[in-house]
Parts: sequence; structure tokens; C-alpha cells
Amino acid sequence: MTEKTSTLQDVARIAGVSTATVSRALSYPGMVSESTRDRVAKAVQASGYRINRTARNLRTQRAHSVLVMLPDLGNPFFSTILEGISRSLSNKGYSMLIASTHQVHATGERLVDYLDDARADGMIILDGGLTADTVRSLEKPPHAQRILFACEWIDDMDFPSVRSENRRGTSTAVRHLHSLGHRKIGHVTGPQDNVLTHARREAFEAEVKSLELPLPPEWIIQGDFTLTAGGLAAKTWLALDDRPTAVFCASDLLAFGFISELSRHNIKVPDDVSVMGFDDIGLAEQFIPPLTTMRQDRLRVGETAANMLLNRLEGNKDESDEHMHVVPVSLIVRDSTAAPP
Amino acid sequence: MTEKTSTLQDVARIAGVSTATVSRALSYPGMVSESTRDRVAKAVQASGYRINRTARNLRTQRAHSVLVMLPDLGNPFFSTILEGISRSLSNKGYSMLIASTHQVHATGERLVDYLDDARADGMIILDGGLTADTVRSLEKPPHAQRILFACEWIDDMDFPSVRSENRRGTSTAVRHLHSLGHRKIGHVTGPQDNVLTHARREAFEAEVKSLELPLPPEWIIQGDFTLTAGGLAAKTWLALDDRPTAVFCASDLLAFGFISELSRHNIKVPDDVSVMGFDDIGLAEQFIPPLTTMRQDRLRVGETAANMLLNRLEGNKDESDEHMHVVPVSLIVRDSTAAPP
DNA sequence: CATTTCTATGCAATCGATTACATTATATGA
DNA sequence: TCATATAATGTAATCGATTGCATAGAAATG
Repeated sequence: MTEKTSTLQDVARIAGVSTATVSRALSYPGMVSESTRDRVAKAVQASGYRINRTARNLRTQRAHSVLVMLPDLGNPFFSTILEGISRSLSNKGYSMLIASTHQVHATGERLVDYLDDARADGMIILDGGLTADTVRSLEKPPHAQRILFACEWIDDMDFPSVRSENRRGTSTAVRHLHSLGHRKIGHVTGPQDNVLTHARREAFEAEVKSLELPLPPEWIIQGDFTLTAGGLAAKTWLALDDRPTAVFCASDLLAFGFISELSRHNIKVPDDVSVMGFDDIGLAEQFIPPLTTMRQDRLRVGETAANMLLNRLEGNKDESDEHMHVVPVSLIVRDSTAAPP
Repeated sequence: MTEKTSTLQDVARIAGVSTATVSRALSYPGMVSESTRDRVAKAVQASGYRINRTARNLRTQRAHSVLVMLPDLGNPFFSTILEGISRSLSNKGYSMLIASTHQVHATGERLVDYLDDARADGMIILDGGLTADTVRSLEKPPHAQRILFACEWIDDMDFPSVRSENRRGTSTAVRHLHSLGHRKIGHVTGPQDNVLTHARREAFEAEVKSLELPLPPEWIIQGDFTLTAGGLAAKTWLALDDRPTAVFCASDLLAFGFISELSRHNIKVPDDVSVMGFDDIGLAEQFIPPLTTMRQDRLRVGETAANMLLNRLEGNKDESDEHMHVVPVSLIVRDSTAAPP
């Protein structure tokens, strides 16, 4: 019935040493003699001592936790990234706090509060669409050093970041379609004002241009990363006089929605049109048809993000101190792409 | 350039009162006179004071945070529940810590450490499959009061819990199929040794029995909540001599996998066989065909879980103090079920 | 007017760790 | 052998809030 957990004092008393010695025995074993090390170890064992992290945090002025900020917790795209972040953090004894942008907004909290009130040492932001106000408060010196963007980022600001190879991924996708024989390639974009949308769209246009393919403006269809938008895009595609024979979607969900809607109209993928996604989420492999897509290594994005942030927080300049880390993407060819009809 | 955030002392100095008064002005405004309340408010404003939660937590012996324990962060099923939990917590000024069972296991941490080392005041566990060791450490008095299970639970133990109506949901599903005219109904289960698997399977058998339908053992196919298992189950179904005309799957993912595999074999849903899921995850509506399923209100499960736990932690006996809260599920009829061929 | 109650505030201890500095014991070197 | 460097430990301040107790002044009571 250990009603109250025991403290350093208890351990010190049992071991017959001072609290300072116990603290050192635990944190810097090399600083104490072997015999006291043993005695302390036994005392810890006997008392079931667990360090009180709150006390440690207060004294050391660290929270030993990192806040992860997402646009929307309900979106499954982020869960694997979280898994990666969580792994790296817990390896180094950090806890992971989670909050969502629109929730913070709703409760009137400011994002920097997490830093200012010592709840978190740093934060990983997965949302490039922060309000201008928020961004302004983040740029200021005491905060800027503690922030890292992952997946998304903010143009014209140089917060450190981890991202996938959006440009190379996009051009790889276009070249894949081209190599299958497609000469009329369309694109369904992400939401307006999103950095990923821009990056992929620009890369798409550049690659199409360099392959000297035609690109009438109506072959670029505005979407927003969701299933629903994919369905709408399919309707737009159906209404075209001159339809692309292949479509590169900016996300897998878009591609799913696109294909689903087409199948309602009895149009077959890949027989009638080839469709590609971006992300390689879990369902892509099981979808009908299994989806050709660009795989983002979300686990690695997460792990890298956490490691980079921790290195900065702990001032490990030695570790390869990049400002922007780009994680490779890879082409996963499945059955949703084929030669044009 | 607020290099260092200011403390209570700073505010006290500016306002010309003691730190005790400042603390009271902020926490119990009614205890101080109006004039000091104003002076303190101005001083807070002027200094940009933010409370240091670590210090407060140490003094008050609370962490003001709750740990949420999931089996696997990568599983999108949980994200909406997290959203719900997070909402309730942040409304009451708590932070949400996240960890996954298999990760805690991997790092050699014990689950109770989070409680013992004062990182969290309580925890919400979404994983009924904890190791016996873990459970044993959780039952002990100082911990048991701080734990709540959501979605899943552990049989024969009476931790407080929030769950969906698994039994009623299952019998509703079976009756839906029955009312369409099906008399041969099969079931694809969740993973072995899972409480939800048992609850739904038992309810399934009971309902089938009460409707006096046949149920040869091979109509119950072992699965595990995943897409892949759904595909395998479809193969099993295909190999049956006498096939059920309707199949109730224990999760939506199972149903997706099941339907996908069937369509590879040119078997149409719902024309050739009706298929139901359980959960109503985001994709269910967009799937082809849109999936008939039992909707779990995951947001509400999450919110309720957080509220119940907080009430217990804060000792609000007054609030309707149930031990087990059951959240209703609802039948969502879409296009994957129809009359038997 | 004297006494009691109430209100608003201050003083200082406290939560449980870490760590600068002081101190003692031991080893090293001349 | 004595001075000095080194190793091991202890003492006590510290992090930044909260809160029990004490107190001064105002208000209420007789």
C-alpha cells in the first residue's frame, strides 16, 4: 500500500547519505564511489522510489516534453507521423503533448503559451496554415529556437523543418505516367493556400513543361486533399471535352474519391484513365484497384523531426545540424496506372 | 525581447504587493479588494506574466495532464477519440500526453511510471490487451482511482469505463440483415482475445439464435479488425460450400477488405452478398459501395471518457457518478446491404 | 467607547528535486 | 614529511508557485 510515493529524502535516509549524493548517484554515477552507488541502488529498490519529474523540471527549467501541433487530430494522415515523433521522444525521455490548431484557437489559448508557461520545451508544427498573428508571436527570439515544422512549412520564413521530397516526388510521378505512354496528363491539387499544394503544383507544371506536353488550364483541377474533393474533381474531369488520359492527384484520398466517382459512371481505372496519388496511406494497397502512388515515409519524417528538435533544444551543435531535412519519397507502382487506351 | 519570462515576484514588485496577494488575485479574485485586483491585472499585463505550470504543479501536487494510452498510434480508428478527449481536457486546462502500449513496452517503461513520477494525474486506456503484469500494477489503490478505460476494457476487473453499445449494436445489425430477408448470416470477428471481439461475437450468436437462424461454425470467420484480415475472410467465404447471404464484419476495415477481395473475384456487393461493418469510419461513406454499418460516436466516447476521469480526479462526486458509461451506436444504412439474391 | 468579528494582506514554509560551494579524507609528488 | 591535488560527500540555496498562519485595520456589535 505505497500510499505516498517516496522521495529523494527517503532514499537518502535509507542509504545513510545526503540527498545530494543520491541525486548524483542517479544522474552521474561516475561521481560517487562504488559502495555508495550500491547502497543508493538498494535504497531505491527498497523504497520503490520514482523521481518526481515535476520537481526536476522546476529545478532544471526544462519540461522534458514537446508539443505537437496538428491542424486536425481527426485526420488519419498524421497518425503515423505521430508514431514516429513519439518513438524518438520517448527514447530520449521526453513526453509528447498533443493539441490541434483549431482547438487552441477555439479555447483562446495562444500557441506560444505552451512554451511560455513551461508546459513544453519546444514544438513540432504540422500545420503550415497558422494565422499571421500566431506566426508573428513565434518568430520572436525566445520562441523561434524551439520550433520546428514537419511536412508543411511557411514560405518566406526560415524555421527549421523536415519535409518530404515534394518536387522530386511529383516529377517522378509525372515521368512514370509519361513513360507509360501518356501525353495528356492532368492534376488534381490540394487546398488553395497550402504550401504542399503549391510545391506539387509548381513541380507538376515544370515537369510537364520540360517533357513538352500540352497543359490547358482546365487540366489542373482544384481540390483539397479529401475524398469528397476527389469525387468532385472526377465530375469536373468527366465534363471535359478533351480529357487527360492520366491524372496525378495531390493525395491518396483525392485519388480514392476520384476513382470511386468514376466507377459510378462506369469508367474503369486504369483501362480508361490512369490515376496516381501521393502519400501511400494504409488503404492504398488494398484499394480497388491498388493505387500507384508516391510513398512518403511518414514514420521517418516524424522521427527525424523529433530528433532535429531535440538536438536544437539540447544544443548538440555537433550532430549534423541541418536547417532543412528532406526525406526521400519513392514511387510505388500498383494497378491504377497503365498505358493509355 | 522578453528573454526571460517574468515571475510572480516580478508582478508582485510592479503591483507593490506580496506574491501571496498576486497568487490570490489570480486564483481567487474574490479574496482581494477591487483596487489590488486592478493593480495586479495591470502588472500582469505590463510584465507579460505567464504562470509557470511546473512550479504550480509541484506545489499543488498535480500534473494537470492526462496520459492517453493506445495500442498503436498508427491506427486511424483512434484519432477521432483523441480529438474528443483533447477537447474535454483542454476545456478544463489539462494537457494530453500520448503514448502507445507497444512503445512503452519497448522502452521498458512501466505504465504506472507516468503516475508515479508525477507526469500525469490519470490515464485513459484504449487498449484492453495489457499484459497481466501491467494490470496487476494498475489495480493497486493509489493507481486504480486514476484510471479509466475507453472503447475497450478488461473483463473481470472493475475499472471505470466508457464503451459503445457493442451488444445492442450487434443485434441491431443482425436484425437489419434479417429484416432484409436474410436467413443465412455470417460473421467475421475481430482478433482473438479481444474484449470487443467477444462482446460482438456473443451478441451475434445470441441474436441469430433468438431469430432461430442456422449458424454452422464455419460461418464465423476469425479476423482481426484489419483490411488484410477482411481479404482473407473473403477467401474463406468463397471456399464455403454453403455460403451465408449476408456477412456482419466486426469492423469497417474488415468489411472493406472483404468487399475488395470479393470484387476481385467478380462477386458484387450487395447483389450477390450483403456486407455490414462496425465503426463508421470516415471512408465508409465514400467506399464503393457506400458501407452499411453501425456508427460509433467516437468523439463522444472521447469527451465522455475525459470528463469522467476528470470528475474522479477532482473528486466531484456530485456529477452523475457512473462507473460505466455506454455510448449509443446507430445503424447507418447505405448500399452494401440489400435483399438476398 | 470597548470588544469582537471580518476583510485584506503579508510572512515564510513548502512541494522535491539539482547544484554551487564548502569540507573532509585520500592520494600524489617533491 | 609536508604541501597540494584529487575524489567523495555534505550543506544549503534555488527553481516559482501556493497556502497556513499571523496581523493590521475596518466594520459590526453591545
